[in-house]
Amino acid sequence: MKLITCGLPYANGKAHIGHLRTYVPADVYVRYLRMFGEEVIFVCGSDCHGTPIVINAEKEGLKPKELVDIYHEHFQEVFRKIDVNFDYFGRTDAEYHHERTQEIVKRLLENGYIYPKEIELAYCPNCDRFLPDRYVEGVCPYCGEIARGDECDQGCGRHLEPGEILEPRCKICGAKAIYRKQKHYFFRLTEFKDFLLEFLGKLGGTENALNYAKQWVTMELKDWCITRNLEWGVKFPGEDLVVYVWVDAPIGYISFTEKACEGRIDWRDIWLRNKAEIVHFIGLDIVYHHCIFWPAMLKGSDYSLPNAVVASGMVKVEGKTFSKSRGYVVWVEDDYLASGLNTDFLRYYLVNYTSHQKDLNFSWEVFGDKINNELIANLGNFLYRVTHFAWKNFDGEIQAKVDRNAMNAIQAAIKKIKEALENWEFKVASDAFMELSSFGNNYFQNAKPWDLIKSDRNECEKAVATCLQIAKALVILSYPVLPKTMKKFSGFLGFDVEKATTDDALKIESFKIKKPEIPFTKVLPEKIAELEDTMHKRIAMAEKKEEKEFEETGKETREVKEVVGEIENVKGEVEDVKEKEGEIVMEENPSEISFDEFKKLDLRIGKVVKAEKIEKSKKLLRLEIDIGGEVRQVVAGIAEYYKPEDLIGRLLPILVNMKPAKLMGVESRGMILAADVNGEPVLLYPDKEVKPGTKIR
RNA sequence: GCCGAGGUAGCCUAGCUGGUUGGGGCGCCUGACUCAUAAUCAGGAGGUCGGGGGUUCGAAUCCCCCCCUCGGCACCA
Repeated sequence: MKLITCGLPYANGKAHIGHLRTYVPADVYVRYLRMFGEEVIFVCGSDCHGTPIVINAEKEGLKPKELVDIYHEHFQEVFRKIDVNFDYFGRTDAEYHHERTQEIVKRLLENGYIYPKEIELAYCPNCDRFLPDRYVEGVCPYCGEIARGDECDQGCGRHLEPGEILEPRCKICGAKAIYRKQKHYFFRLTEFKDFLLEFLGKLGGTENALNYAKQWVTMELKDWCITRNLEWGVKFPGEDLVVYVWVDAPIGYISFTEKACEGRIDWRDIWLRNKAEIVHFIGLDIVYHHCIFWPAMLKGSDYSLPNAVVASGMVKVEGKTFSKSRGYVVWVEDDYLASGLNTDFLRYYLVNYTSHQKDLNFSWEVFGDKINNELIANLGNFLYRVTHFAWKNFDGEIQAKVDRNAMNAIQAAIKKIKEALENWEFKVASDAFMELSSFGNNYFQNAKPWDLIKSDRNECEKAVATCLQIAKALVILSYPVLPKTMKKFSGFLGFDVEKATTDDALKIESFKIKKPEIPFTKVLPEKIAELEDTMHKRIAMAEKKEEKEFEETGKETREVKEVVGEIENVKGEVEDVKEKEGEIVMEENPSEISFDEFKKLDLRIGKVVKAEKIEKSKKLLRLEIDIGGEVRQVVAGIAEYYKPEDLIGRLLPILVNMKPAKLMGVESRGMILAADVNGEPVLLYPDKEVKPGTKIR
C-alpha cells in the first residue's frame, strides 16, 4: 500500500500553473501506480491557518473561515476540472484535523520534546501589537551597535535572543516598544540532529530535495518556536495560543488520510504501524519543512516516517522567473480553463516538458507546438486513423491476430514506464507511450492496409488488429497523463480504461470498434496568439503598476518603503512562503509624514571621490563621498550593478544623517538613494552639475 | 565568498562506473504516400559535448583551473 500526498495549497490565493507543477505529476504517478495494480491512497487539502489568511480576511472584510471557504472551493474545483483526483481533499480548519493536531502536540509534550519558555516579545503600545523581530530596532547589548530584534546585523553579528536587545523601538511608528513576557512553546529540534542525518541518508525521493535537506541539517539546527499569538488556528493545549501553521499543516497528511480511509482501511496501519509507503510530493520551496521539521515531529510522536520526498522544480513563464506581481503567471482558472482548451493538453505539457526536478518553462508558443506536433500529430492521429480505418472497412469487427513485434513493443513501453516511475521521471514515462505511438504509425505505414484492403483482406485484418492492439495499449498507458481524452476514447475501442490495468494492454482479444471521433482538436494559432496577448497585457500592466507605486513611494524614505514593501511582498511563490512564515505580519501603515519630520532628513548631493569593492562581499561597495567640505565613507549595496570606476566623480543624492552602521566590518556613515527596480538599484543624478553638499528638499 | 544543481545542434534532452562513426524528440530541408486532424513514413542538413590544461593507446564521460546560468547561506541602512 502507498500513501501519496501533495503539499497543501495555501487558502489565500488562486491556483496557478506553479501549483499544478506538483499536483499533476503526483496525480499521474498515482494513476500509473493503480494501473500497475498498486493500492494507493492519495490525499491533499487546504492549508487554512496562519497570519496572512487572517490579515487578508480582515482586508476583505471577511472572517478567516469565509476567506478560506472561497479558496478551498476554488482549489477543489480546479482539481476536479483538471482531473487531479484526490481520495480526500480536506481542510486544516476542520474539527478532525484540529483533534489530530492536538493529539500529536500532546504526544510531543508527553515525550518531552516540547518545552515552555518565557520569552519577552517586543510590543508596541502605540500600534497595539506584538512586533516581529525585524520590526524591532534597538542597541546590541554586546557591541553597542544598532541591531534588529533577532540579530546584531550591523555590528558584531551575534544572534540575539528575544529580550536581549536594549532600547527597543517600533520600526513602524518609532514609538518605544515595551517588552511583554509571554510563555511560548518550543520544539526540541536540536535533539533530532543525529536522527535526521541518518533518516535523510535513507530517505527516497528526488535529489534536489535531499541535497538541500542534508545541507540544512549539517548546519545549525535551532529549537523551534511552535506557538503564536493568534485566534485563528489550532489551539495549543491548555493555553491561549495557537499552534504555528507549519506544525499543523503537514499533520493534514495524517488527518486527511484518516478521512480517506474511513470505512475501508485502518489509517493506523499507515501512520502508526508502518505498513504503507509514504510519499510526499512538494514544491522545492518547502523542502525544509518536509525533510527536517516534519520527520522530527513524526519521530517525536512515534508516527510513521515518510519514505520519499519528491520535489518538483520551479516554473518559469515565457522564459522569465515566475512572478505574480510582474505578470509572469498563468492562472489555472482565468487563463487556462477559461480558454476552453482540453485540460489534458496542460497535463501533457507539464509532465512531458522536462524532468520533474528541473525548471519547467511555460510558453504558449511551445505549448501549441508540443500539443499540435507531438500529442495530436503522433498519438491523436494514430488512434484515430487506426480506429477509423477499422470501423470503415471492417464495420469495427476485427479478429485478434496480433504481430508479436507489436506485443514486444508494448511490453517494452510498460517496462520503461515502470522504471521511469521508480526514478520519479514522469517525462520518461510519457515519452514511453509517445514512442509506442510512433511505432504504431510506423507499423501502419509499412503495412499499407489501405492497399491490402483491396488485395488481401485477411492480411489487412492482421495489420489492423495489430494496430488496434497498439491503440488499446496506448489508451491505457497514456490514460494517467490524459485521463479525460482516453476515458472517452476507450469507449470507441470497446472498453473502459478506468477499469483497465497494464495487463489489459497485453491481453489479446477481438475488437468491436464503434465509430470513433477525433480524440483531440488542434490548438489554433489564433488561440495561442490570444493567450499570448493576454499574457503580454498582464505584464505591461504589472510594469505600469510598479512604476506608479514607485512614484507614490518615491518620496518616502527608504526605511518606510522597506517596511511597507515587506508587507506587500508578493513577488512570487517563494515570497509567499516567507510571508506565511513571518512571525507576526504587520498591517499596512499609511506612513504619511509631516514636513517637520521630513526636515529631519539631511539629504544632500554628494560626489564620489573614491569607490572600491569590499572584499568577500558580493553586493557591497565602499564609497568615499564628498558631501560638501567633508568626505564620508558610505557602504552601498550596488556592487552587482555598478563598477567602482564608473562611479568616481559622479553626483549622487545621499542621506547624510543616517545612523552609522557597520557592514562586513566597514563603517557606513550615510546612505545613497537609488530607485529600487525589482531589487536592482538605479542611481539618481541631479539634472545639472551642482556642488557637492547641495541640500536636497 | 561558501554550498548545492547544471552548462550536449534553434528548443527539450539521453549518454556521464572512460572505448566502435555522441543517441532521441520538436523545428528545418528533400523525397514517398494518402487510411488519417496538411496528419504519416523514408532520407538529410545541423554539435569545437561551456573554455583551458592534464591523466590515458583512447574522454562528453576521470583530475585541476577558469567562465556562465539557477537555487540556498552570508550580505543589500
